[in-house]
Amino acid sequence: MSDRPSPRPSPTLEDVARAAGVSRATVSRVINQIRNVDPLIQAVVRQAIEETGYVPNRAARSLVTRRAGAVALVVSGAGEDGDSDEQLLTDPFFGRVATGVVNFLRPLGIHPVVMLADSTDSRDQVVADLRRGTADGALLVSTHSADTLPLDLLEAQLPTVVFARPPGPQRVSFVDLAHYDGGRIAAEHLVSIGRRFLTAISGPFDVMASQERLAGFREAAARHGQPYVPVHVGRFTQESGEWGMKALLAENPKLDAVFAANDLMGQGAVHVLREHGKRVPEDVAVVGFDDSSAATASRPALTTVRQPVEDMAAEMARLLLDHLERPEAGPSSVIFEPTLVRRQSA
Amino acid sequence: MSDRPSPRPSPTLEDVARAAGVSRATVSRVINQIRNVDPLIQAVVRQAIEETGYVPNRAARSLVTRRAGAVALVVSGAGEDGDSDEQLLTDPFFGRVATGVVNFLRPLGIHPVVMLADSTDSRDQVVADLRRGTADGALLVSTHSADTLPLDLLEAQLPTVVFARPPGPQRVSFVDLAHYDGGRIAAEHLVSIGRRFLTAISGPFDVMASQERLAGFREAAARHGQPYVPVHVGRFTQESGEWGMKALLAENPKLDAVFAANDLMGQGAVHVLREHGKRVPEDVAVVGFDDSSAATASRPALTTVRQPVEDMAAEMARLLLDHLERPEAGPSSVIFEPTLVRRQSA
DNA sequence: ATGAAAGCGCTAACAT
DNA sequence: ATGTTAGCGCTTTCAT
Repeated sequence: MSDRPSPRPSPTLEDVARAAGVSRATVSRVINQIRNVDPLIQAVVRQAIEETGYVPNRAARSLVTRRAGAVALVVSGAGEDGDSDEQLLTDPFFGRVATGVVNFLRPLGIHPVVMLADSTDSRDQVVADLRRGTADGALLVSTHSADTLPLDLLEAQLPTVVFARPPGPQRVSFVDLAHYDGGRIAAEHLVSIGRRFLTAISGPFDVMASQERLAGFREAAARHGQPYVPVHVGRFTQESGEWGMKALLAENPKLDAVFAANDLMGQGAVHVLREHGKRVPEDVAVVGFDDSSAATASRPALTTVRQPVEDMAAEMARLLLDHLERPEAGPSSVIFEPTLVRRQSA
Repeated sequence: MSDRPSPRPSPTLEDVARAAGVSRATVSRVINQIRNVDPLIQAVVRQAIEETGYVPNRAARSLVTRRAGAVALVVSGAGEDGDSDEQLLTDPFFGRVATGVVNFLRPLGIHPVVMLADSTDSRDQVVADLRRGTADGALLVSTHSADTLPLDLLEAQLPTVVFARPPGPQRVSFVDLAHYDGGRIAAEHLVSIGRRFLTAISGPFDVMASQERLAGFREAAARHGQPYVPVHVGRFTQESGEWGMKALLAENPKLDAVFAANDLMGQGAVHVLREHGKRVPEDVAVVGFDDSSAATASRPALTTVRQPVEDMAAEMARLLLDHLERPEAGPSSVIFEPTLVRRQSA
């Protein structure tokens, strides 16, 4: 007897067509901005859309266009060992990537679907999900060089752009930073402010970026008269930065400069230096890497090698969209240049 | 003459059915685990699925089931003023929410679609997107009390669960923290370690949580003999924490304790205190809020009121899924209790 | 327990 | 420039 409050079915193209006195096809045309639409009829149709409160049904459209109109943002963790990956999404790095991706994609009306791929299972899961049309392509954040996901996606014929150059000669699009240059810049800056005993806290060696940053740093140090650079390897965490700094200090009491392969470790290094009564930057200069929030949060604020992560992420999205439009085009890549951001620590 | 390398169409139910010698309906049944399936036929079908490499088409399924099989994770920013919201996704808070949501949803095979809603436009955009079936419901992170999105989604009949209690008497599901208790706990701890001159750096008052944390803090302070608590209002940033601390120090040189409404501001406060030659915690004890990465990154590490964000986020997802299964059930809510995490700063 | 068949709402030929 | 129509791949009555 009463109106049922149950969610009434939302209007379809058919409803709009009827209201406007035209055919479904015409309505579809005005919605999809296709040529050959009489301005008058167009107005009528828009009016009808307004009145009926019509919204296109995404599934129906996807079914026929074979496009999801979505992209996946896949964060790939180290992998096999049952690490709970609580860290991945909390890393300020991910936040910056997400920011860059979202800001680029939003004006286009497409949102990223976030997927985590840490274990073998979840990797398969991700591939299967993409194959069923959850997204048209993947933005893959994968730094670990042993990661098989880039290859998996390639095999599954899924358009993919990777953040960080994949190892090996894979035909995959990617964006990356000139890490080698970044290391060089850090060393040159330290030398330029008069430092003579350079040391470094590297990132793990299974991350290509770590190796390159260190290589660039060493090369520049050598060129400026310091052939041997004491190094400790950390794990990109603040705590490992502390360990590295302690070890470095114990073995090289006279060091006057340290290059940390990321800001988190740089922050840890600063803490240890201060605990040991060293003034930063007077006694020991510290240069970080990334220009993440950790750099400004630290006291003294970290001088660091900036990685334009947001821009890189946006470019990654752009490359993927390009690839979706012209699948025949081969993979492409863009390398960004790091810049030095001077603050207080060096 | 040669095989075309173009992406061959992926197999459909029809293909599997033919390979198995059964009807589409049967295949559909085994895939969807529906009763009445002869074990023998079941085996044959699974075999066929394996052989053909079949993966269900998500759009086709959604079209008929009227379910997207996805949920939106909507991050709502302050709003009108053209703030570029670079901050939202970079906030460690968002990372923790995402972690909680993703970890809960992943075993269920559903991924969150991330949407940013900062301006009026983007809010409408979000509502429109959800209406077209991009997601079945929304997990909304909205702390700003003037945010209209909770209401917008409610009006659009979209199942929603909000992180942080929405203002007013809205019939919306939500998860939240007992912020008042959190403030109380902070004050009681400071009193228990012998502090007599409590001060506070509050969060902005248009965030309900800020008001409650402060109210709880004040109430407990009053009960322990300190009826008046000097307060400065920050903006939840490290920098604003520094300003707040400077002001507090200038006006109350003898203060021996400060409660910061989040860890970022607490970290800023610590920096300022040390610059002013105050030892933390000996001269001034500092208690933060959240238990975010800022708390452990700070030196001394921050004693803080922990908010179990990951658990809260998971619960948010659970509530949403419940609601999707039983739409007739009314809104529900869960309030979490804060706990004190003792570190070095107090 | 299985099959046949009717759509879900939309786009894209093709026809006019 | 607009209308007609044939599906896209799947679930789901309804028969059997």
